[in-house]
Amino acid sequence: MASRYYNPEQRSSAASCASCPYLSVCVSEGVLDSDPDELDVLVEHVGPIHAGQHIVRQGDAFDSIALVRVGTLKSVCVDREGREQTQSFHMPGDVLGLAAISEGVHPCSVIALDTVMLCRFSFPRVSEAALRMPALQNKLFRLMSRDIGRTTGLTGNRTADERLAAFLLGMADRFERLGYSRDHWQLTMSRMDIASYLRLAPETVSRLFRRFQEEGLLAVEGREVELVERDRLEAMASSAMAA
Amino acid sequence: MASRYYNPEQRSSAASCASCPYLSVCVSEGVLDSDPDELDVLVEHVGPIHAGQHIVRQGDAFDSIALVRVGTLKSVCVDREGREQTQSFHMPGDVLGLAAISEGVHPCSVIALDTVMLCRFSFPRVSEAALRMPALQNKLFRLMSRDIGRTTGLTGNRTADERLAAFLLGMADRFERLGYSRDHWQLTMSRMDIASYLRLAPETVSRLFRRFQEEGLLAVEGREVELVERDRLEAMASSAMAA
DNA sequence: CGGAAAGTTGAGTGGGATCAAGCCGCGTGG
DNA sequence: CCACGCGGCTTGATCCCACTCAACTTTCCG
Repeated sequence: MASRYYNPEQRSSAASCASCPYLSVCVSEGVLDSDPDELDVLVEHVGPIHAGQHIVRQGDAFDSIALVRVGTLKSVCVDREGREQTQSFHMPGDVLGLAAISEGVHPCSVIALDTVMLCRFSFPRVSEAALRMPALQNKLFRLMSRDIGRTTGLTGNRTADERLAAFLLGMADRFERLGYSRDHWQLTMSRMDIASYLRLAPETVSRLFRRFQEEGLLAVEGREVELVERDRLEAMASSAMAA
Repeated sequence: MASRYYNPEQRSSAASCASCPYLSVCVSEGVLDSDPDELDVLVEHVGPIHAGQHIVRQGDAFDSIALVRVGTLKSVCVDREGREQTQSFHMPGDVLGLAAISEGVHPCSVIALDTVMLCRFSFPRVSEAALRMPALQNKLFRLMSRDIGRTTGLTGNRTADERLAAFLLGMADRFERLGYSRDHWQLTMSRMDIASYLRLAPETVSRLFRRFQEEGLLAVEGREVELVERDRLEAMASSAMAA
């Protein structure tokens, strides 16, 4: 189809030679102004973790947060009846585990969707460091605040069309922000994951992809997606939200 | 019906003679150990605010968070098409505005449902104080973390029955935690608010209340609700969530 | 090559939305 | 005082979107 789009296979080979992990979060915020070495002792590099492996399991005791360096993940909760429910998808730059702080227990399992590299930070140490580094405290506040309201995929969208359109546009934004092609990329999650996230039946998601393609909105082939008529998708998705 | 249940009318008269507002948040956490006077300069008492009045409007610049002392409120977002969507309900002890930190702009309007008293805290000052008061920082982290995942009323519940049952049980828990009767209280929000929150049509909510009553689960009369068969409601609501 | 999981497609159904009408409580003004 | 209007709430009739069930194809991995 096109040239440089997000592709898990290609990308994961480049993962190993990446630069220092917490830079992307902290440098831009000026955190390192205060003491560059201070964060070094906090960070623990984790990975590579392969598709399907758990980072945390629902109910695990909370002790650390983690920054996604490369790869994508999903958060999954199971309710009492054992039904699985995808809560969110995570991409490089996202921070995992913030929802676990209040209870001290992880409310969701987090599972890698492709090959993943993380930086883990002991939370007690990070919060202690934040007392001395106002910019870090501020960063944490903003990260947590951002996650409020982001949790589910149907903030205001009601119909299946609206939800899928909003989901695709959210993915597009995230890829663009990461420096990849905005309108042409590869999904890392299965149709079932998407369905679970959007609270639709897998069959419905499948039908929607076909119909969007028939209507000229998308070009889809397996997990490869190209947004053809972005504006019409935006018109469908009423609310701003995303993945 | 019964004796001491949450009743907006009675309660609001007692509001004026209440004790110092931030104590409920801070004392129990040991924050005041460090310096009791420090928080005094931060807090600004607001209210009484009457039903229907706005605390903040969607799009307002963010500068402060607020602790609900008395009364109940709702957060409402409007999407591009102008459809209103109730995001959450707030009760005494809840903290408002945390979702606005990341963008610096309030994503929702907050509207009083009955007579409300607040304590407002300048956020720049609070976060600055948090640098010197570890317990306060911790409290803020936990408050924000708690709001992640709490945002919408259908975390895992799918059918209308499940959602309403979960909503009612959530309300029950909150009333109980505030020291009111757990199973007998007065709703402060309209049927339309509930419908919007649960993403159901108002007609559906109305029918559900009637059916729950017919089945002996509830006793409803206007906004007065009594949970008759709590266990059966719990069996209906699969996921833990609430209001 | 074979088995399993993921994905697609079709047919039928039902839950909740929509449309429409009427009721009730309340404030307003004549 | 009653008439009126309005908004919240209820109830009924109908419709349609998305779920379910079922069969089949494709892909993935051994």
